[in-house]
This record gives sequence, C-alpha cells and structure tokens, in this order.
Amino acid sequence: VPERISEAVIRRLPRYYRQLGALEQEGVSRISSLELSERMNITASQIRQDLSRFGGFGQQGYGYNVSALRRHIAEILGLDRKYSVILVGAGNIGQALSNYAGFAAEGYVIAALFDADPSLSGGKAGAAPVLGMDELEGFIEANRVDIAVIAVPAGAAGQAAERLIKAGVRAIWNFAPVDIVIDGAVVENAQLTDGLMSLTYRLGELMAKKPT
Amino acid sequence: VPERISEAVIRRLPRYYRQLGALEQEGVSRISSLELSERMNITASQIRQDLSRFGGFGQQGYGYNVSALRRHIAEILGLDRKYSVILVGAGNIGQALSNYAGFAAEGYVIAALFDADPSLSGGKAGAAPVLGMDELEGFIEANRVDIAVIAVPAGAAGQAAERLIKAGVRAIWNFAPVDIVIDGAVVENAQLTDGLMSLTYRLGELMAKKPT
DNA sequence: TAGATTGTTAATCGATTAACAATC
DNA sequence: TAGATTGTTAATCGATTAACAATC
Repeated sequence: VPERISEAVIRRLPRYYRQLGALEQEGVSRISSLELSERMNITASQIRQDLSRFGGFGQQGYGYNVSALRRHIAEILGLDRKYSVILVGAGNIGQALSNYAGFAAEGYVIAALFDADPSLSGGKAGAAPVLGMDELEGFIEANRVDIAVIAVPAGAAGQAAERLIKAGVRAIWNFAPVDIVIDGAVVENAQLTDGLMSLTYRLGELMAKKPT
Repeated sequence: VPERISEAVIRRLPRYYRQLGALEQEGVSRISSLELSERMNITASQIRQDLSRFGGFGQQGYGYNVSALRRHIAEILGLDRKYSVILVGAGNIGQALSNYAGFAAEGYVIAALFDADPSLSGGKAGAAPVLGMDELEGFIEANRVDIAVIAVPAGAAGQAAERLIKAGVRAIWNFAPVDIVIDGAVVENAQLTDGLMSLTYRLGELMAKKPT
C-alpha cells in the first residue's frame, strides 16, 4: 500500500539526513531511535513511525546502521543524482545562494543566473554566467533545468513564475515575499521575513512569560 | 481563556500580514474570509478560526477591514516596534541578509556583524560595522540586542549559539545546517538546504506521477 | 428588512504518542 | 538464550473543516 507521505514527514527527512551525516562524521556507526530522538527533539516513536513508512531500515535489538540509513534517506530525497538549477534575480540573495557551497555539495549545480538589470548581464556569479531576462526561455529550451529559484523583488515574482512554468520548469524555490500558487509544478516558499516574524512573535510570548 | 496559540497558526500570521499589505496596495479596503481564502490557498473556515483566536476583527455581513486587520496582525506579531539584530558570520549569507531591504522595512535594524576572519573586521556591511568575534560579548553588554542571526559554517554554529545565550540573547535565527536545541530562548531554524531537499522530494513525486 | 458574513461549536480528519508482539 | 529495540497497531491528541446561529 503506497500511502501518500505527509508534508510533516517530508519536512523531517532532511533533518534526519543532516543528523546522520553529523553522526557519520563523529564516527558513530549505529544508533537507536531513542538515542537519535535525544539529539533531535523528536520522539523515538515518531522516528520509528517515520522511517518505517519507507521500509524496514532498522533491526530489532540493534537499531539503525548510520551510513546505510543515511544513504537510504538520500535516495528517498532524490539526492542520488545532480540537479541543474537556475536563479532568476542576481541581487543580494541570488548572489549569496550562487556562492553557497552547501548546495553544490548535495548535487545542486547552478547553471545560470538571470537579471533584468542589463549592467549585470554578461558577468559571472561564482562559476555561473549572469544572463539577461530575455535569454531565459531560450536557455531553458537549450539546457536541462530541474529547479528555478525566484530571487527577484515582490513585484516581479508572479511574472517570473509564469514565464518559468510556461517554459517547462517543474520546481520553483521562491524567495520573493509573495505566495506563488500554481499547479502542475511544485513550489517551495522560503520567505525569509516570515520566519523572522514568527520568531518575533515567539520572542514576545517568551518575554511576556518571563520578563527581564 | 488565553489559550496557547499553536505553531501552525503562528506560521500563517506572516502570510496574512503580507497578503493584507498587498491588498492595501491594490486599494482594496474590505475583504471577506472567502475572498481571502481564494487568494491564499487556505480555507475560509480556517481564516475565520485563526483570526477569531485573537479577537473579533471582522463584522458579520461585511467582512474584514483590510487596513485595520493588517494593523492588528502587525501588533500581534510584534511589528509595532523596532528590533536590534546582530549577525554572527559575515560571509555570503550574512552579507546578503544585511543588505536585504525587506528587514529594515519591518523594523529590524542590523546593529553589527561579527566574523572570525580578522581581515573582515573593521569593515562595513551595508550601514553596519563588521567586528571581530572577540568583541561579541562586549557589544551585547553595551548595546541592546533583540535577535541574533547565526550565519556561520556548521562547525561553528553550536559554540556561537552558546555564547549568544550566555551573553543574554533570547532569540536566535539559525541559518547553519545544524539543529540548535536550547531552552530559555526561542530559535527559528532557517536551513535553506532543508527546504531545497523537500522541494526535490516533491519534484520526484511529481515526475513519478506525470513523467515527461 | 433581507442578505451577507462572521464567530463559534461540533464533527472530522490526520498526525503524534503509547504500547507491545515480533525478532534480531 | 536473554536483552534490546524495531515495526506496527491502537489510543490519544490536536488541527482542520463543516455547519449554523448570531448579528451587522
């Protein structure tokens, strides 16, 4: 019964993957759901429940093999292959993302950036070329593009998304402070200010409880 | 009965706030939960449920006043005042965040950046000074700091968090790919790669369903 | 007033936790 | 074998949705 994996589980998978990588680095080769739960603020029960959805990766009386489990999760997440990524918007965030080594390490290869500002086009950001927005569709047609990042101002984000979808892109990682609602593609919203605001809310709660 | 607001609701508040800002800009002065639901991919029922937790902001037969509701939510989120923010780590992400105009617009003022690399300290990032890591505790003592952003490599993040908490910081926004688990402070994890990986997972699902 | 739409209560659905038999 | 720990089923908890009386 290939039951649909819930969003909540999907969001925990990268955390497992990261934690297992750290354990591997520490030279830990086996771990129980209980030990893992202590490191992650997740109950042992939930860890077992989560992992068992994808198969019996553990062994009774023993626990889980760290490296093997990490490889399994990598495969589940689709990290066993490379992804070609383009960035629409070569401003602050676009530049920072293109220089972030963490992505390349997991197989995300930045193929190009696009920007409306003609003074940027022709340049480079990291190893990738910066092209003009008019070259977007042509580039997508000529090159495989798996994921597009939207890193343009709010006002330009909707149109950028439409162009990307129309050109055939099926995955969008959106940093613009706008909700992008489309179907036929997957969208991950990464609104930085949203996170900052919920942090602020919780800070307010904390101060109300224990003021100082 | 001042019931505890769930995490799920808190995460929707910034979205309401943003959407109401957009509506205000479009010149829309009133909106019903049904209309709002269509713009946001949230059910009308949930919107009413969420908003009513904080008070009766709407009016039967009319809906919600856009500007008034936006102001209410701003107040709930604590956006009616300024926050002093420091960034630990002045690399890619630190620099990009310090140049991002969206934060200043909501009252988040970057007071300083700190970096372990001595060649950076003494410089500026946007309007804020870049200081050495040895100046961290002294700065926090001498200046009010509401929120600290961790934008250092994974290996340095844990120690940075400890120093910040010890120095009295009560809110941490963590960009390092490490789970920071502490109590007595609120932590918002903003692991960029995690978002990218769940996007990749969902892309895999999409392709499996509708291959092309 | 009649129509519209909220705020709220109750019903449903889904996710988390607890418990334990299976088994390495 | 005895002990440990999984995988899974059942119980609980919480969040979402539906429905409708209250009311502008």
